[in-house]
Amino acid sequence: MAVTAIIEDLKSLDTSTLVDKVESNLVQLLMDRKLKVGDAIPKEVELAESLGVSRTVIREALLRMRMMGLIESKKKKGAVITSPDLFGIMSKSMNPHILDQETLKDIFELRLVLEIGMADLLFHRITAKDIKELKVIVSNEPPMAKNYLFNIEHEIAFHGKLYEITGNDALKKFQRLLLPVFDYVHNSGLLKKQTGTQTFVSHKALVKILENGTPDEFRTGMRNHLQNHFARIFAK
Amino acid sequence: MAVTAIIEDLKSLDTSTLVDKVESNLVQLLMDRKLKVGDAIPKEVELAESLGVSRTVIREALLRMRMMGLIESKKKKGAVITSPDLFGIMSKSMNPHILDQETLKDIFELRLVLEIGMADLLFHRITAKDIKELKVIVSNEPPMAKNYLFNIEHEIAFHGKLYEITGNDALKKFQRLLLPVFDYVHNSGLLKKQTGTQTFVSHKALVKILENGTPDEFRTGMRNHLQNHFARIFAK
DNA sequence: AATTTTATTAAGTCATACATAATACAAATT
DNA sequence: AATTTGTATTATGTATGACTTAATAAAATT
Repeated sequence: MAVTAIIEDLKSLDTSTLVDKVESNLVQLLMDRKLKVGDAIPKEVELAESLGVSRTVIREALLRMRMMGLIESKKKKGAVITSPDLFGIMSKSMNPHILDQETLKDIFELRLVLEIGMADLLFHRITAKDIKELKVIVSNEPPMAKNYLFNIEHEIAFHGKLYEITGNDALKKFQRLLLPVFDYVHNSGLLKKQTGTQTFVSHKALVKILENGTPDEFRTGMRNHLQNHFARIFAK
Repeated sequence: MAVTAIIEDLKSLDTSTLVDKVESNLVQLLMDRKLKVGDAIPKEVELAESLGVSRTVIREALLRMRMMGLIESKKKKGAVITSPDLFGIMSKSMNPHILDQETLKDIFELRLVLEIGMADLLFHRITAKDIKELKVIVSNEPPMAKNYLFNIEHEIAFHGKLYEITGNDALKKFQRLLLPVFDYVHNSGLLKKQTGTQTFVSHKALVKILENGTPDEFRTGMRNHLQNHFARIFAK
């Protein structure tokens, strides 16, 4: 056996810490037992005994699971299974000041991708009431809304409403997460400054498409509406 | 003051635990000091002393930060700042067997949104080499690939390559996360069964669009390609 | 100079004790 | 009898000190 191979073997042996093992054991256990939301899990001391480790380790493993949203622990009551909130977890580290530039740019792009791609969901789920609300939103916008910076509130109101219409909760939460990062990137020096400030397809036009148009038209319209952002992304 | 108001006031007092405070203190500290990736943070005992809490609390706070990907701790060296991997965190709880049905469906939809919305990124970043690779991938596909189930590998190869072409790392990671869930939902009873198995726009056609077409054409094509999935979503 | 051994350091693990908060149940008040 | 109040219990939260382990640095050996 070659030396490198031996080294590889050793490396793959077990680099994981005790807590790692306990954690995956516990997760596995919950899944095996098909525990449902609300079900209680054994107490810390019981787990410590049955797994033969200290309560410290158990607590650390449980803490991780708590962070992942798998469990929720209350004094006296112990811990109960919960349904993890995927994006709630993410929100903890979704901090523009902490993320690196590449990720920040990626997230900027991600928003554009989502808003163009959500067309079909919008058309399938939009109601007359939604359209009415959208019209109210755009009617409150100042005319000639050329400068993004001065209209953040309107941007948020309009685009946020779109996410709401999709009826996709994960998407909504994702947006709320991405929003601050998007704004941060927009206002930071990470992207080239906008050259022109022409407006393209307006919010009003998008509403019109939603009312009378097709998903394809909406995608094209939204792509156009976001042109300034795309220009900044693709500027070299 | 009404009784209910008093109660509300009391509730908002401070339900956060000691670890919560220490955690936010630490995160704030890192941001204030503008620490960069690779910089070391004080040792556990030092932190415990300077904040006037036990090492237990410090460890728990640090553990959380480690889970969020903010720091990485090594024996002897202490902990160093790292750039958080947004989706790495999520992956822990991205388990189809644990997530609730609504979230699962939402994620199913999310994939469709992404793949339609990513058109512009694709067109801007695709290279001749990429197109060549895509052609290889589709040439390996069996003709008349009508049944999704028998062609998962090809689906993954093709669509995975698309994500790669976007050059958006966050998007790529997100996809890798969503993929198992998507498959799970597809094969589960969560959605109505497909009625027809007609194929619409094929992989081959999509490649052609990527080579000679426009983003708009690609979006329309991809929407059509995913028609079977959409049909299942919208089936009542 | 290069390698091996040793010492040191900081995180990982353990055990124990006490604090705190939520619950259940008994007791007291009306 | 019904509701409130007090009390005991219980499980998590916090604190402390000791020990283990692994990575690094320093010293010793070749």
